[in-house]
Amino acid sequence: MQIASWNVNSIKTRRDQVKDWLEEHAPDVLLMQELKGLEFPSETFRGLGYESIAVTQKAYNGVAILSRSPIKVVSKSLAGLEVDSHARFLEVIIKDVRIVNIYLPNGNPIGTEKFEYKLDWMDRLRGQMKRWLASEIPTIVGGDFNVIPEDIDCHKPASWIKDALFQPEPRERYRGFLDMGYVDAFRALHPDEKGQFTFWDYFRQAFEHNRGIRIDHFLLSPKLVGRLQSCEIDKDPRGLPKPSDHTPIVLTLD
DNA sequence: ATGTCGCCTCATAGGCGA
Repeated sequence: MQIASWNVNSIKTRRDQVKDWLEEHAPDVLLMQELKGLEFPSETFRGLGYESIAVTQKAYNGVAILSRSPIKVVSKSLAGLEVDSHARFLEVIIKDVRIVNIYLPNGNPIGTEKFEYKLDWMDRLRGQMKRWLASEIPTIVGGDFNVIPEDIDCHKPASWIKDALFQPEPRERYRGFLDMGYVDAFRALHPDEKGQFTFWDYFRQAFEHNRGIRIDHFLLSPKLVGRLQSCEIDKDPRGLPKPSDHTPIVLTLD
């Protein structure tokens, strides 16, 4: 079973790139983030053999899951808030695996309510992750975490020191997920590899110089770790004309 | 501070979010 995740930074703008990528790689499941609009081209993906579920809002955020196998929707919002107006969460079950697609808040700039919202969102996610561990169903939490877990996950720590993605509080919370028993699939298989990133800024030719960060992740519940075969970053789409600022990460399970 | 995208609107320029 192959599951990919890609922050597409507008599905309207990136639709053809996603279509081309699906035709070339044919994953069983694709998680997408930052759809950035109400419209979702489900017919395009149906034509490629994928059914889809999208959680959208105007202009911002938005997540979707494509799958070749039937999708059972469990929840379209993260528990813990009466009204969470952000489209950032989608929990489904596909082939007896719980698959959770997240677009975790960016949190910039630090010292604002946006940063507090990010920390609160992570605390709410932690609560859900704890509950999922107690269930029979194995769980994958994937997507854009907007967290640089360790120094090795960025080109130069000094240039991220004031960024919300690199602050101690979100990083501690991310480590908390691992302490709970979840496994960072990419890092588990590539423990010491430097320069492995999933995002590069549009400006200053960051991609050309490989000045990036690793913020798109797959976390596996303990039940799934034995099935982990590979987890790779596909840099190619980031090199295309008019790319997303993120590139896909691809997980393969037995 | 800046760079560059993509969205939106009291819209063809500027603000917001990333």
